[in-house]
Amino acid sequence: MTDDASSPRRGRPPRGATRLTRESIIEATLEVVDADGIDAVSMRTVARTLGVDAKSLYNHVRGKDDLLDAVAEQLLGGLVFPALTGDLRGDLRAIAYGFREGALLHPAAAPLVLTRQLSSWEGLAPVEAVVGVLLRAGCPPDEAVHLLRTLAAMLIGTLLREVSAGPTFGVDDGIAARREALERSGLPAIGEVGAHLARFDREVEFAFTVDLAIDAVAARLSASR
Amino acid sequence: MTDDASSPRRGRPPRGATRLTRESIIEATLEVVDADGIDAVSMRTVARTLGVDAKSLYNHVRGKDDLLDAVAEQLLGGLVFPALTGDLRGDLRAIAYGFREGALLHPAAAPLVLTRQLSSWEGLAPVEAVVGVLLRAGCPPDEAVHLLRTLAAMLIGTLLREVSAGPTFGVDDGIAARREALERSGLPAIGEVGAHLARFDREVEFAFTVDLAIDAVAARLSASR
DNA sequence: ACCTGAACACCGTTCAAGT
DNA sequence: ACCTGAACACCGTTCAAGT
Repeated sequence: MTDDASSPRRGRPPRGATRLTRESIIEATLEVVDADGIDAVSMRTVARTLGVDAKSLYNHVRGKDDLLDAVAEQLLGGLVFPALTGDLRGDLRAIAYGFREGALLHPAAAPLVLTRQLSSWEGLAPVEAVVGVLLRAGCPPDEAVHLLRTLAAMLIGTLLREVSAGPTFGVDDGIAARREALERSGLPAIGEVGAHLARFDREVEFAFTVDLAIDAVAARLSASR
Repeated sequence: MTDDASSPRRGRPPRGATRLTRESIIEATLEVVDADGIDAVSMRTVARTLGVDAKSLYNHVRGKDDLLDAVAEQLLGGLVFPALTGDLRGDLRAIAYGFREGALLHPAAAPLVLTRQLSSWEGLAPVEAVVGVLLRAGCPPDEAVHLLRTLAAMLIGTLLREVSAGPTFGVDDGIAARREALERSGLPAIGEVGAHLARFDREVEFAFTVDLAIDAVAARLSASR
């Protein structure tokens, strides 16, 4: 009941793929993440989807940590930012939405992009885009860096919640129940807003946060001018 | 060369502590996190610091995930928010700094508080505080919830970076080297701000982000009134 | 009620072979 | 140059005992 003698399990990968490669390993890791989440990633599961022994991966990757960094870098590198128009608000909005779109391409993998600190070149592209827009709008360099960091924190915080928000997305029944629980909490302010706290629309929340952030940046720039 | 016969390793915990308890387990977990980081937490390491077998923990905790949730909840429960004065800006600032202070009490454990979504009662206290301030300032309920979520995202994003920022804190040599690398990156905007991008002062960055956020909230409230 | 021995199905990683 | 067998020191968790 074990492998048939004609099974192609020895010596060569059974997947039609050409050869074991850093790229193919990253791709396989992304497959595992998409299918079963980040926690399901192990050297063994990744190797299994490639039809290879786990130890073979070490010929192309320094270890599991390096592999996860590589996945994050690849996703970051895939981000596309639209051409800038010179309009501060429009350009910042385009960058934010471009970042979100890229991060949500593989929602389960998003925490990798959002929380790993990569010392690589890839991470600089979004930074360059944002700082470029701010400088062109007349922002002094030190304030541009502060604004960049605040914008990044907002974007990361918002997207992290978006990809890991578990409940609040169930059936309408869940919303009603959640609302009731909140209103029964005994906390007065929460009771007053329970109806709104029980719902969560990803697009609406993202739009609100981006609008607020851009308003804040614009206000700062016109103040410092 | 194994345990001496008089070793108190059998039957009773060698630590002076009274008894194995959910609280003592949480405390021991926090010890492990503080000493060696979140990744060092395992049922075995936690049990070891208590002088107990790992399997004993299952009498008080549903599993590792439940244990980490419990740690996050305990830290959340320990947050102290100053009495509210009725001044929107002052009160929001006090809540933000109270949250930060609590989160940084155990910096290595902060990601637990910031990223785990707890369905527990503990998480509602900060929510109640923020929403209460907003409502008292005349904010309509739906906008109060949106503002709450945006503020939370900013706070979480900022604190997450603060606790996981690895480099940029080394010797001054590191700053100079980093600055040169950034200016050599070939990206024009980054080149212009490299000197500022190479430095990172936690207090200054936090203050900047909180100020910006509060300005933005105040602007929204006066607009919607 | 609480603790442990034995056991299971996993991990990441190294190193000396093999081709 | 690249892959694997054997091996090591780990994991989380269950369950049937023991007190």
